[in-house]
Amino acid sequence: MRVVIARCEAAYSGRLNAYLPVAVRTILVKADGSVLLHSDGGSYKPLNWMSPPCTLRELPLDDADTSAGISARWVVQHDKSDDRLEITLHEVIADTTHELGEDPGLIKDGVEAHLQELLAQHVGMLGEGYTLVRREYPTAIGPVDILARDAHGGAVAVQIKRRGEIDGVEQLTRYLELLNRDPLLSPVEGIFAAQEIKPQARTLAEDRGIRCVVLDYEHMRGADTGADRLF
Amino acid sequence: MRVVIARCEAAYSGRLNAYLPVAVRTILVKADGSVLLHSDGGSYKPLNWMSPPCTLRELPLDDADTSAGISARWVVQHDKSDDRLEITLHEVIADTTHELGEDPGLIKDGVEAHLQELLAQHVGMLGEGYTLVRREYPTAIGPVDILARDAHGGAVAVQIKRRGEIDGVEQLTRYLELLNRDPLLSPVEGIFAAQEIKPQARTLAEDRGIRCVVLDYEHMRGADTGADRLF
DNA sequence: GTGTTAATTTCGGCT
DNA sequence: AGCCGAAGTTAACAC
Repeated sequence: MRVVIARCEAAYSGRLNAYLPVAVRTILVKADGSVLLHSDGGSYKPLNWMSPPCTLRELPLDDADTSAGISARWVVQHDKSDDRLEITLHEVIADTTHELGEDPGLIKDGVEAHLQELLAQHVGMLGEGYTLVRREYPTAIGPVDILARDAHGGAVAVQIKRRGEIDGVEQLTRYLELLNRDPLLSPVEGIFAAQEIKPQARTLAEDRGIRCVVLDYEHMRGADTGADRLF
Repeated sequence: MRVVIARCEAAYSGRLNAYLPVAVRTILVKADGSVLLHSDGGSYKPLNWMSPPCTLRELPLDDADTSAGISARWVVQHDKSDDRLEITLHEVIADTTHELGEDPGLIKDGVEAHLQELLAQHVGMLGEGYTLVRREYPTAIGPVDILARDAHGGAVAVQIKRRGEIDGVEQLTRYLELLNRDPLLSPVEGIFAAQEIKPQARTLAEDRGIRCVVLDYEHMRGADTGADRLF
């Protein structure tokens, strides 16, 4: 990882055109050639960047450049597209390189996959006598998170979200439309289950006869066997 | 901006729990207190981070820490939630700080707003005799990108996307359903316009009687007056 | 490889 | 301040 602090400007062209006026910024050049330009604020997103696979090339400076006080010109070209990032370094304040090595990567707990796993284990939370048919039940347009049967044997399709928004309701609606064409399943009840359900999503769901269930992750986790916890 | 190269581990708890085993990483501490842990690969997204507003606190080390060779413990606590990032520094390889100052920020060109502006100017590209009613035509569930009239005075609702995918078709479908309830407008033709339309989106759109139009940004830009170019 | 969905999404615009 | 939609989204996973 090369870390450069420099007064610089940058121009990106590719999926759009974007320009970054002169200012002092932190530039990270990763081992894979990718480049990140960070300001001293904002969030984790860089002001501008080039994703791998890409190649950094340093351009030769002409007389006009040197008399303008430009210390370097970089062109970072994406290897598989026309995306290109041009960085003009006006003043290099620091320039250091360190060997970082491979990273073991992040271990996560509490994402949608876990919600699905836990709800599949405790499908009774959706209603008395509910039983699991299967997770990731396949349809022509993709898998439904959970297919279950209610106490009377009626089919139930469950869409799980961490945060329930309108597109999740649309997604479930498409699945229900398809599943209801299957005479072996129809009629299929729809359940929209999430840790948090936005009012607009709830309104749309209930308007379409879809039941909304708010999931309590900590409670569900407490109810499980504790055998398959990550850490 | 403080840049630390260190062998470290980290644990995040908040919207989920995540753990990062010991490795050498680049740590950026921004002026607003936010923290980014970057590995020497991947993309612009850090392995782990804390977004502003947040506060970095350095914990005192006990005897066990020092004998384990730990050189520092950081706790980055979000100011408005329970989100917390704990970083254990095992070995600090470099630690430098530079003043960056305010950043003028990025200037963009070629996003959806520009497509909408250009298409509104050249609504005839959609069909012979088409005229603009207005951009951002309001409905109960949000504004339609463009409302126009065809040569015979029939209403036309246009949804614009940079990349046309299935959710854009869903969005337009919702608008059409609403607009068609208005006797002054009904029947309303739907047009899905994008620089690129994914096959699945095209299939869904055409199945619903929505016409697909592929936009050529450079061509549209060439056809405009050239007066309102950004750079 | 293509397509679909999730994300500690972030970011901007508007109400 | 909250809600909604876009993003150079990126990343993981299934087919």
